[in-house]
Amino acid sequence: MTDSDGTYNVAKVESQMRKGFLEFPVLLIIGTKPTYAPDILKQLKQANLLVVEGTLYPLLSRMKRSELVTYVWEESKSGPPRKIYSLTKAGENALELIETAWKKLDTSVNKLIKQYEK
Amino acid sequence: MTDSDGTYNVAKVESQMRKGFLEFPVLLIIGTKPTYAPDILKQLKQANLLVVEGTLYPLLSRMKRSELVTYVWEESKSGPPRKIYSLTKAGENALELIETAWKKLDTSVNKLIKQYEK
DNA sequence: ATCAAGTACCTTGCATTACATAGTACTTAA
DNA sequence: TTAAGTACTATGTAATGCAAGGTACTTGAT
Repeated sequence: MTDSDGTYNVAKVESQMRKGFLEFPVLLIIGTKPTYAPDILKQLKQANLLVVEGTLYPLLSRMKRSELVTYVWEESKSGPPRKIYSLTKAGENALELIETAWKKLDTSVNKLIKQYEK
Repeated sequence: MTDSDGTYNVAKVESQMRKGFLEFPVLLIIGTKPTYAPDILKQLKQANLLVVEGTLYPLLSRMKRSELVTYVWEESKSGPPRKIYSLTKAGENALELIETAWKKLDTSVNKLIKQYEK
């Protein structure tokens, strides 16, 4: 969702909204409370968004690379250390934009549904 | 959204919902009233879903191939003939499934948004 | 000590999708 | 007959979701 220079491209947000949509709920989850991959998977599952490791880890890497999120290592008592992800300032801004795009999309689609049901 | 044998794969619906999302509004538009590509583009634009020819035509071809839609040729008074698309029975069934998946997704995402905003 | 099981993170290759771009073909009007 | 408008099609690229397989750390049972 970012250009090669790292800037956030607003025009791409709506395009992506119709394609890779997953970034949005992941940003929401991380934004609500910093956490690590397996917990994000759990929360997505609770939200009926079934995602697998092979999808989430590359997504987190991409978001780290484009500086929407960052992480700190945290020791665990039941296994290897964890990467605790949190939103950057840029991530918060991006989330605002995506949320706006989502609401617009939501309204538009629900309008089309009503038309269809008539 | 269909398997190689042409059957509709329910499991894939939710996956696609997070990826190629566009099929849904296009099915809604065609389902509301049979029409042709340039008009579909107009309706999508009115619904704030900016799509270009290069996206829509291949999508229509895919949906024709998987028998969600069909078309009849219709003469035009202002140019070449038009392919008027309409839903098949399978298309109507698929649309029901997709609509259900959409409503579920809609609810889930809006719940995540509320969590984030707290 | 050693080994199995659980946990956490990462990588590769594939199918699918959206898009930009360019092209073909029909119709009408200058 | 030529140009402009309309409608449909084809090709190549980047991005995404996913299956599958792999590495590495920790704990607990043998």
